Amino acid sequence: MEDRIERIKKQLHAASYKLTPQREATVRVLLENEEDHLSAEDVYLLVKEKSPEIGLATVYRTLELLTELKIVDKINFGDGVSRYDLRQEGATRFHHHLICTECGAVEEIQEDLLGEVEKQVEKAWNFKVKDHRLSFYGMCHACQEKLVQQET
Amino acid sequence: MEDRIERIKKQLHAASYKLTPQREATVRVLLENEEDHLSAEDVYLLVKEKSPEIGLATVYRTLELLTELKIVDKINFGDGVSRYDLRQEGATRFHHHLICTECGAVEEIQEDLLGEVEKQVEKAWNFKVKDHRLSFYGMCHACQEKLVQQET
DNA sequence: GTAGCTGCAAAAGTTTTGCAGAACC
DNA sequence: GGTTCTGCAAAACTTTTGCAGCTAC
Repeated sequence: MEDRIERIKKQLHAASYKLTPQREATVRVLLENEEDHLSAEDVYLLVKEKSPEIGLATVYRTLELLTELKIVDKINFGDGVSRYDLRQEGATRFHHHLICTECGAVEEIQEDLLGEVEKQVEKAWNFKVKDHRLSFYGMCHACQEKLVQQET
Repeated sequence: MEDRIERIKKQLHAASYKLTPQREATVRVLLENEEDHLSAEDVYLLVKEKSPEIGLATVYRTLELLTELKIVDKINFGDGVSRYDLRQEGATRFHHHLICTECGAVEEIQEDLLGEVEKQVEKAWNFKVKDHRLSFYGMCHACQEKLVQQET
């Protein structure tokens, strides 16, 4: 935890930004909720619990900054709000999501599934791939089970 | 063109909706601009050229309806607006995008690149895949060329 | 006549911006 | 002192909703 903060601090400094208390509080919330996909509002409310004086605009500005530095990824599940996700340490590629259209659960996949596909795209379309986003929509294991039970 | 309208009309009827003049005008704009990724506002302005009396809310309602019937896909490139894309005739899966981060160009890939990957996901995560979204970010051929020229 | 659809205007919700003041070298 | 950053409030945008009226069988 502390070492990850330290590393993020260095990344900010390298780009001539400071890790202010507000920014640190925001980053801590992201680290503590790494499993979730928080919206700006979510982050704001969580940061407020520990730093009640923070403003929503600051959270937005911080998240924008972190996105720019590729410390977080800004993602969109189509529900009208942007969500923010910490990148895995050292990850150069975006991770993937399994989104259950029944219950709304979102599972993350860190494995890189697209190595081969990327090569194919680079070759066939002459496109230099730098990043990718992949989401699968369907039914998670739990909802499949539920369905089977209903049918009996 | 006319036959595609006709088919969409049938799809609407099958779900007990009508192809009203406003809806038809909206669908025509989508067909005429199939290459682009129009936002609701874009569609509205284009529809207005031929049907000036149409309201923005109607366009939104029509696009929502078409999305629900899977005639169009609602997509998001992270620029704050939703965009709408006609599905290929008979396509059951979402197509893919190559997004150039230099010039903003968006190219479509209709090929299904993910057959194998999907099987892998279904097996390893016990997740029944129904649809997927894949976008690659990077540099298009034209921008790569431009870069090479600058360097010389 | 009733059910579905539309246009307008207002509302809702998210995100950005302007600005004066605070913090930090 | 100058630069960066913050909090507040207002503004800007996109999208949704309420409602009265229209359309089409």
